[in-house]
Amino acid sequence: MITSWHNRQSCGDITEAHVNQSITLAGWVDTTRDHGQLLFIHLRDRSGTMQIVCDRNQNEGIYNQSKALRSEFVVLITGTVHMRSEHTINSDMLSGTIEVAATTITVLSKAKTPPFMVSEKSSEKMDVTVDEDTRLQYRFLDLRRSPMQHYIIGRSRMIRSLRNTLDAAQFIDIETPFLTKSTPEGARDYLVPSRTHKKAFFALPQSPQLFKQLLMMSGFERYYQVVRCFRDEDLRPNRQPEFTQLDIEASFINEADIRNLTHSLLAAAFDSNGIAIPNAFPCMTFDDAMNRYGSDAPDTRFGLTFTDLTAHFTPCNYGIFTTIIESGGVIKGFALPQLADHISKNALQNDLAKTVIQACGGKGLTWIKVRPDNQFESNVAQFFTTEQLLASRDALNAKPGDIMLLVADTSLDTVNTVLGKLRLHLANRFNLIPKGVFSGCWVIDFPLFEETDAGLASRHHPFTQPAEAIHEDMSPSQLLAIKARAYDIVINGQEIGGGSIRIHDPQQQALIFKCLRLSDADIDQKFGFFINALAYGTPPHGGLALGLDRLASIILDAPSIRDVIAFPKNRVAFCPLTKAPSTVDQHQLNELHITHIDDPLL
RNA sequence: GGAGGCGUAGUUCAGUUGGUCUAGAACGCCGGCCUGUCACGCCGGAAGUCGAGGGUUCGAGCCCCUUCGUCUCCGCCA
Repeated sequence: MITSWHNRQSCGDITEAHVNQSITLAGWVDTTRDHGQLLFIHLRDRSGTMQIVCDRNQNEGIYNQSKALRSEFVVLITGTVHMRSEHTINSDMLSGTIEVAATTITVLSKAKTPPFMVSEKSSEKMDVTVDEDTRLQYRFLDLRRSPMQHYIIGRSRMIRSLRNTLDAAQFIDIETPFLTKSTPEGARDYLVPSRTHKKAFFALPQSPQLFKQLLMMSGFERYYQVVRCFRDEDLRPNRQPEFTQLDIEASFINEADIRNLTHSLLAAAFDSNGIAIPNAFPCMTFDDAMNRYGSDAPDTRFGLTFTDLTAHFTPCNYGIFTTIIESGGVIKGFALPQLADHISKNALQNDLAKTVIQACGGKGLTWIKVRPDNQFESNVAQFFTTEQLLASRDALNAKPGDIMLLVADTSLDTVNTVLGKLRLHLANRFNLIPKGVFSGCWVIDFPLFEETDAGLASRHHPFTQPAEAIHEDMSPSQLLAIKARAYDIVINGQEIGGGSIRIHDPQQQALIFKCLRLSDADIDQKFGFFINALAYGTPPHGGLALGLDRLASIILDAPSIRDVIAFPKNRVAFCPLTKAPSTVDQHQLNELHITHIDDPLL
């Protein structure tokens, strides 16, 4: 048996320049087409596909051998490269002008019939998508498909470009522990029981936050790591329980330095897959993002930004507005351009104003169609004066054919978030989001704290430096008004990274913990090692982490972040391939001093 | 944790008011024929615990209950 593949060439490298040469190819049988006396094979490897011809008149033995080939067999083929005759050229194939007349075929591996077709002709041309759980169960076959190879290889290229950029800027790649200490803030930890320390647990890191700050204290000045992070929370289409971050920290820097570095990284990442991005992304304050887009991750690929109309309706004859204004509420809205003739009164009244707005978290929606000649059409137009309608129209910059959509509520936050969800809903529904566009922005001036059921909490994390002075005796509402030296980078409405300038002064750090109502005992138990380290000479420092799964899915235009992860978990954080997580042997539990509680009520 | 959708052949799906359903189609698979295909074509064939369990009924793929799996949205995600 001939198994000499050391001189093999790749399908994608064979061109018309190889005509009349004898070559050796190795790969998977993509398809075969048997014409009786003539059989075609599409041979696929990582680089592409090549048509192999087995002609009974030329080589009867090869033809007979080829009849036994089946999809996904692994074969070694030698043959001679030929030009195809003019009428047999396949313009859909990169190698469509040439083909290889086989002289030997060696089957290196047979294959069972796959549960779904690996060949490209399956999914793309037949418009059939296989259930994702089946794809994940047979991920090794799914990854053989050319779109998936494109995603995984593109991700590799992207990460290499990021590493090259950081290496060139003297950043040092340092690994940090996966088995580490559970920190109570933030997401739920994945826990790992310790065998050697009874009743004690490691936690998998939600991010290497404290370690990268410790590395700054150690004097490495510039650190990076492509690192897996773990959060035990419910999944979303763009969320995985384990995900990859480009984690960065540097000393003696400020926000502008971080933004410049990040931008050069993003430029390199997009460029690695052939996309040019603008020279810089604009900054938007958190307040602006909420007031104009209703989200802290504004999708800036399209307009529909909000304007406050409260003043225009003070006073008015519309009871709902009057009540809301009198209790200190606001009325805001935006103009939906040129859809007045495409959305019926019925759709506005029953679908948008009832169903959709409720799904967005709102109580109601006021719609006013703008007609030519200063005419307005609405179920509530009669409550407003012409002056009010004209002023609203001008404030929203609405044109004839537009629909003005207004939301009123006693809470500004509610109005903003409801409008924000409505904005995204309408943009998706009416295809208002341009394709192939990458629009990014920095969101800055975040609040340092936020209010939760359990009281005040850090919005970013408790190591974030306040942008202004904090005093111990400040009230919660005063503290909520304090801004943080934190920043997020948002692309196409997805938060793909964020970071902050950190606290390097132990006193300030202690003050933050105090504001968060952490007891000294709590602080010592949870962060004692870190507080201790802060006191030994900490340089001013800050950093950022980029979500590489999201970034790759944006750059590669993948339908889901799961498509740019080789072996992702499904929606319920289960791996259909390995069947993880799974139960373990009793003796393993015994070693770990773990007992199951069967009764869920216990 | 809450709400909703889906579960029928290897895959993607159809299956009407509960009664020719002895459950179909397409692709795939198996066999046969075919010398220029590339979604090859033609002929034939195999392939199903209708997710599971229970109930209603003379009769259940279809209705009801339970349960499992999965997807979507919300909560959650410093």
